[in-house]
Amino acid sequence: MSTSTARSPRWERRKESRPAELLAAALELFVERGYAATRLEEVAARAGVSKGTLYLYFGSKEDLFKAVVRDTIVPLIDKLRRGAEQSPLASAELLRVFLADWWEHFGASRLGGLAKLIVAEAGNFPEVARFFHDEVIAPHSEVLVSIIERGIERGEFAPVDPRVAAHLWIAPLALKAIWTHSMDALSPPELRVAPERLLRTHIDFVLAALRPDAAATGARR
Amino acid sequence: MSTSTARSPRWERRKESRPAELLAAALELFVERGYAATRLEEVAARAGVSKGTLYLYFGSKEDLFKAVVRDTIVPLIDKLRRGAEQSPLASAELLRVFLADWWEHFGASRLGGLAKLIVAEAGNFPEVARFFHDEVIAPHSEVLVSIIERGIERGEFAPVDPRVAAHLWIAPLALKAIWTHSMDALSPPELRVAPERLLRTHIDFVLAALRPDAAATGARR
Amino acid sequence: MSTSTARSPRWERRKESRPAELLAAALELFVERGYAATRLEEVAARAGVSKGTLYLYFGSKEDLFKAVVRDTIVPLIDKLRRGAEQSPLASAELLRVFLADWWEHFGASRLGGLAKLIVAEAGNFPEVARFFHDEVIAPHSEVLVSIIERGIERGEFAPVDPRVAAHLWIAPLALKAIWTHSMDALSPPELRVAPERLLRTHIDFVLAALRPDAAATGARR
Amino acid sequence: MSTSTARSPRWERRKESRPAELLAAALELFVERGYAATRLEEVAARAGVSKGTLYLYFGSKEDLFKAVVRDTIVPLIDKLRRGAEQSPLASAELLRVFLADWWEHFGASRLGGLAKLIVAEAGNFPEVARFFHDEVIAPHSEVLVSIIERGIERGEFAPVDPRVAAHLWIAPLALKAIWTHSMDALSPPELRVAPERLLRTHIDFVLAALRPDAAATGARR
DNA sequence: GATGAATGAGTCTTCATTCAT
DNA sequence: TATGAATGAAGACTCATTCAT
Repeated sequence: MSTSTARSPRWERRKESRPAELLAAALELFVERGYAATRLEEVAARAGVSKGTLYLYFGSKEDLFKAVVRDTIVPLIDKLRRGAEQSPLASAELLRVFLADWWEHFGASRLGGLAKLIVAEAGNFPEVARFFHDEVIAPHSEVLVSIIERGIERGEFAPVDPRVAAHLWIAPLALKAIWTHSMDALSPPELRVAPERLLRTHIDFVLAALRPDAAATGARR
Repeated sequence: MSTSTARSPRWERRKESRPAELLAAALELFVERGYAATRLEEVAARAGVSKGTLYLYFGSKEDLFKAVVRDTIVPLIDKLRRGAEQSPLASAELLRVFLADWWEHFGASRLGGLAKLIVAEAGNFPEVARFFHDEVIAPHSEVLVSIIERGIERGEFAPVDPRVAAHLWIAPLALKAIWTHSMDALSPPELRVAPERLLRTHIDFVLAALRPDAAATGARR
Repeated sequence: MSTSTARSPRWERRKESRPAELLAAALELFVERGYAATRLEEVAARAGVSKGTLYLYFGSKEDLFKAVVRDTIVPLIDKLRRGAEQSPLASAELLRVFLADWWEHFGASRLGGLAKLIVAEAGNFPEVARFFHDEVIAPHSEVLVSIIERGIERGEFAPVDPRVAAHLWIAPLALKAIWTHSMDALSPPELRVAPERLLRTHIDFVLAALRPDAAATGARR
Repeated sequence: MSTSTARSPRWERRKESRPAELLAAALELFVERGYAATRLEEVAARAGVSKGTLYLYFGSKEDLFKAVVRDTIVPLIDKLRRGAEQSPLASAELLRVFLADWWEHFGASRLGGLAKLIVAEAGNFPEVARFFHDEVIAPHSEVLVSIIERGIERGEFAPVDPRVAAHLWIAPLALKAIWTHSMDALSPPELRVAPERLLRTHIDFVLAALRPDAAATGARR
């Protein structure tokens, strides 16, 4: 009843961090359970607030979902833009760096979980899937394609179809990233292929396949 | 009292075909929307029956889901068992056939949709995911590993780590299969990489990477 | 396909007995589980026919319920009418016989279960309850009241209020009958009061209470 | 935009009183209609809340049912424990008080309805019936038996079988209590036996039957 | 007549969303 | 702002009833 100004703070957290905490909790749960099976009450609880508070920051479950996607993707887009543009490196080295970076920033990050989530919900949320496609997949693909094209133009790479090759080069990493958030939990850890090893071997194969003297004739355009 | 003696019957008795029709409808919807977002009434409607009829054949939504998984997987398992065992072919040819077969029977079939579904629901249905893992993924992986091992032993392939290579060789096809049932709907058809082309190029790369004289030194074991 | 007249009978039971078998099965289940919790499919199964057949004989679940009540009650009504009318016996003896008969024909029969059923469903089926009241309870009460009145008139019984006494004299037997079909299943048999003993003791008490010289002053009218 | 600033609130926050209101509504309806025929929406409506609110306080229909039973019984158990222990009264007086109290606190209270309900649902909810048996019936029976035993030991009562007598002494009141909640609604009020009169007469009869000089020889043990 | 496959109205239950406090 | 009690639309599931065979 006292209106004393010296009462101890009832809420510890700073309100500015609320949305971020909610988004983090929501990302975890959406990835773990899928969109429909995630209950907002649980998101709120994991973020340490009440159900009603969530609605102060996000208008609906769908809003929250989209915010999670945007929030997770956007910084990665920025990272992408800055990386690997005009580089003095040899194309082979550029490609090696691209794949290693991709794994570090995307595969090994929470983006793998997000990818699984979006793949699963693409039918129910086409706009979200399109956003992901336009903002993440397409730009990545373009960078990769342009590296391959540059290498071919300079005679550093064998003449392959860049778009096909781009899919082939990224697929093992992308699948591994998705897998980590679903099926991998079912294999005992000692049987799983270690990502670093997969990455290293994959890069070697890719560069071997692209060597200008490689005889992979069917891949020539 | 009757206004017509030739009215069409309100329904037909088709005990034999009902389960298959329901399973087909359910597979479509589960793949399209995911487990939670699929309404049983809609499954029934798509199969041309009423809600109650579905319950004559499947005890619950979860039962239906598991039946769909089992029903889709089992014939493929049989197909798998029969394929690619003791073959007189050269290992390179064997591998080429394996990948082409895999795409034909698995990637291009409804299994792609099922894989997406299971990847998405692994967290909610660990038993189903395990079933898929044990009955589909593991056997496939073993066959592929054994082909690679055979090739290495005979000196037909370069000495790579077979389990790592197996992941690398199957990933582009698996991801394409999953993709077909989610993100692909978002790209205009003319921009999508045609599966046949992807397959052909991929096989060429794989065989190039495995050539005993290939210089992919990092992949040696 | 052959229309031979010598084929073995597909249905063993005679159709005339079907309704009785259905009623018997229904009585058992209604008593055991109550009206709502009894499924018609189970009634049919217990009677050895299919669900559809039940509807050849009874138009609805409610119809079946009412038929069960009527069918169980009616023969007892007839028995009642014939019993204990003009008898040369002493009133005490008449009362003793009435109570013993009541227990034998009503309490110890399936009527106890029916009573429990009707008591339970009186709110949902007032017509059924009224039927039971008018055809069973009221006539019994009247007979009992008339015996008591006769005894009082002849100076064989102390002057009690016959309607109150009738309730008191029948209640222990009626409750025991109801109890047998519900709570009794929960006590170990050796702890239950044996009905015969209860009956004997009760009759003794009743007759003692009615002895003209009894000093139960409060019961005088 | 607002057409009025004084519209009444759509609902109130009454966390404290909700459960009790819901239990009261549920007791009424369960007694009136039985377990299965009671719809939760109607319980909620009678308590002045919506269907969903009920689930904030009770996890399921069965939970609600058990809570109703527990809630109705528990205070009566406490009342029972306090009553009729070591009393300086003569045994006849003790018994008179016990029966009068029983009627006042149990027969005339909502316990009559509960007893009907439990008798009806004993087959479907054996645990509930056992709870009722152990917590209500058995303790009452014991108190009554012990009063009768005390009376016999002191020579105040004729030597009867206490367990049989206990059933006989309580049955008319118990049946009247059950009846009040089912069949009684069918008799015109002027024909029903008034409970007070029944009680008074019954007590007189009981005490007469127990008088040491009573000649109810058959009841001797 | 007999069967049991098919139907769909009726209920329980969940959970996103609102709003009094 | 923050809370969490209250709401009610939506969906799984049951079972009395119908009707093609």
